[in-house]
Amino acid sequence: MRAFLPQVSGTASIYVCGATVQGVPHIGHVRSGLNFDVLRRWLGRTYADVRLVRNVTDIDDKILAKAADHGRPWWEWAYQHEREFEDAYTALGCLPPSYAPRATGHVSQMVDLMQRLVDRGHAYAARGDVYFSVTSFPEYGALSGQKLDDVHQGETTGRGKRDPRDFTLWKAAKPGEPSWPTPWGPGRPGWHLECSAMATTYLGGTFDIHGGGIDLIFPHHENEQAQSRAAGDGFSRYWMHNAWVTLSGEKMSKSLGNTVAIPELLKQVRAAELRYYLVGPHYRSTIEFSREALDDAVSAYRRIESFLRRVVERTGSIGEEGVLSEAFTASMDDDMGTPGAVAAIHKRVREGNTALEAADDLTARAAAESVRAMAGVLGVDPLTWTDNTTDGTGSRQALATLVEHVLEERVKARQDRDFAKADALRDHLLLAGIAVEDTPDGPLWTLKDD
RNA sequence: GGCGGAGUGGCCGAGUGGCUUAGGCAAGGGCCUGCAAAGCCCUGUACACGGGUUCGAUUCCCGUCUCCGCCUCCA
Repeated sequence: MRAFLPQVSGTASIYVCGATVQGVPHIGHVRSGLNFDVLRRWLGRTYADVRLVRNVTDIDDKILAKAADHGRPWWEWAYQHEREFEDAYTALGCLPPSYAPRATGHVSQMVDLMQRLVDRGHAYAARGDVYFSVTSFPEYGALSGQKLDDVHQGETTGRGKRDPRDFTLWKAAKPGEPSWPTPWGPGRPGWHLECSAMATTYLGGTFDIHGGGIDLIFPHHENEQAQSRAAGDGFSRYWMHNAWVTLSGEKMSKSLGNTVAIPELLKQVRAAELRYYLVGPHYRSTIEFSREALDDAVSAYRRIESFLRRVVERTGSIGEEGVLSEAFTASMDDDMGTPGAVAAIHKRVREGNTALEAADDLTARAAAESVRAMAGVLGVDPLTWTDNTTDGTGSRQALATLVEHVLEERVKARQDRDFAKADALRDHLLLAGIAVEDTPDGPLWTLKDD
């Protein structure tokens, strides 16, 4: 860990390994997207120009295999899942990346990169495949701490590999598979090559931060770095790797079949609540997914939400440009310490609630503005997410009219001290999933599960 | 075999050589409320185990145990 000093002052450039679009997005995928979305938001408060590139790997063995299994064209399969990933990221409040390049759109840049490597003696073609020669690059292994001699050698004996540890830049065309022409024959990109080509295309030969899941350190990131540096680029100056979401102690992954898909989960909790759950723990800590922990996060999020709603109800709408507390800033600047940042938000919530209790509206409003600003950095400002009571059109509006009518009746009943009737009305609303709270400023209602 | 991470109070989850046992959830007591909810105040139980360094260690060092990840596709 070391201080972040961007290459070009006032800017920050980030490349994140995105998804291989072969299936439905699960919590783990989305965690990575959220981590780097928070990073981008946070850096955006300091640097005027923050560029985030998150790629799409839209060609690989699994995509071809799965598409074939389903009798669908590979490009259609990839595109469908790309959309699903996009939808998941968007639903969870990820700002759109500056660029979301697809591997298949950058073959010419990959060919250029390979050509440079071949010219410099770091890569060679063999029967249509192109390999990177790891022994030609002394730095190889530096990023992951692997020693070349201790690395398990893959079973890919490689038809033309000079050294079994050499990795594939380009795969020769096989019958029935898509291919692109190159000076070494037709074929398709290897995984590592894509990322190097796309990162440097959009961010330049040297850029600031490269991110991805911790599993990518070796071999993926090691290989990316080796390719790019061997070709003469500076490549990434900092690396950030996020940890897992696990289920029953095991890494969540498609191959283990223990995934929790985002579309399913969003039927159970609101997107903002899921985001709060995933963004609260430190990005380098494993999250052991559990319903109980998620429910706790929902409660915690609602504490923030209800504070803000109370302030709005009492004093009118509040801005989102409040002051960030020192504790918040210090935590975020320390390796993106979101846990401390969340604690700082809750501290302000408590202060704000206390002020509200004392009818100190000015202090309460200032606290609320701070809370909005800080929560906004994490992308969990409840007031930027669709409000679940007041706004809306159509059925929502109709519901509001009905509920408010009942509440008026209940207010009358309470004034007449007819509490039996008042309670009956409240119970009736609760039955319909509408919770009512009495406050000094009148009743508030919420849809329990939205 | 090589590389890396983790074991904290009922639960989730931070962190630090002592002065602040983060924060949330849950529990108990109180205030408030017609009641409830929300909110506020107070309370308790921690740092896997065994050594060592130190005036003092949960935090540093050594060892042990357990769990997880990477080295093959993977966020």
